[in-house]
Amino acid sequence: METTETGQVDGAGLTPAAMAERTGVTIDTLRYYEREGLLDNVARADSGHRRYSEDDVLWVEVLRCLRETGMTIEQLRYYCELGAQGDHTEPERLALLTDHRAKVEAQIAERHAALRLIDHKISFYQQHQQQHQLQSGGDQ
Amino acid sequence: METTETGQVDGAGLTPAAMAERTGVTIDTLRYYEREGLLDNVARADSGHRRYSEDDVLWVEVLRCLRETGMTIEQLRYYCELGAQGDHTEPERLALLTDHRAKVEAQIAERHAALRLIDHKISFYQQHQQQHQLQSGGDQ
DNA sequence: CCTTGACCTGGAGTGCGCTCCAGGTTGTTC
DNA sequence: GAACAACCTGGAGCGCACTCCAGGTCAAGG
Repeated sequence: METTETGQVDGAGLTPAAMAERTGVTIDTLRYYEREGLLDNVARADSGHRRYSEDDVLWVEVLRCLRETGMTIEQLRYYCELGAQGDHTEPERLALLTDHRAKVEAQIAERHAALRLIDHKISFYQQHQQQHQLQSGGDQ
Repeated sequence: METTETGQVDGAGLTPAAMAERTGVTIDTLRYYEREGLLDNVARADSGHRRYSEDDVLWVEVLRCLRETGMTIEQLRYYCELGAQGDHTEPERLALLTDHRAKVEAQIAERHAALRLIDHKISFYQQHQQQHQLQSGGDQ
């Protein structure tokens, strides 16, 4: 069997290593997500080794994005369960996302506030530094 | 001795409970920060009970802001140690803050990207919902 | 056939940032 | 002076999200 440099095997999917590289999520974490029900129906080669599809890549990118913005594993699992239950859960999934969206907006606001505070402190230090330079002869 | 509703005792400072309320940081966490060297020289009443000053309030607000934007306890401790070492560490503290500032900017960018992705999924669900309404007779 | 390396599983371990607890002291109130 | 709440200390415990490990399988290369 042939394995290309991109980790694609007979066009059947990405090897775990390739998947990790593509998504920036470690192999261990990918397995962990699968165990936790965040990543279902991952294909397998005859050997039993995982073969990730392009859809898996997209989905893991969604997971990463939601995780990085503070959604917990438990919430993600719930979201996945809803998806598995069929189309009739779409309103609830929409609500979940809308809710999370608000949280991300709040995080952005919080971080803007943090920037203001940090900038305040930074300019304080910068002023001090200038004064030092003046005192020690800034004319050289 | 008299303790006002605001937790101020003879103008000597805030009680732990009042401090917790003011800053939104629990009493346990305040003590934890103190143990970790993030909060030094907290005044004490004769009884041995802590009495937080207004400066403490301001400092804890800085701590909270930096923690919420992902600075670790260890980094904060280092920042505090620099402060304790005197004015000559100001350039390093400035560098630390500048560094953290960049991280916060990156977090904001990351979250804007997350918003785009979330909005994408949200509008997908909204379209589905509309289609459902049309099918089930949206004319009533 | 043997080695090598990527992968498999179930389960244990880790690091962080709190959070809680036991046992004791203080000080106000009735 | 008894009860009660708020506080003290040192240290243990917890929840989360990974991360690592032992012991085994599989497939390619020499």
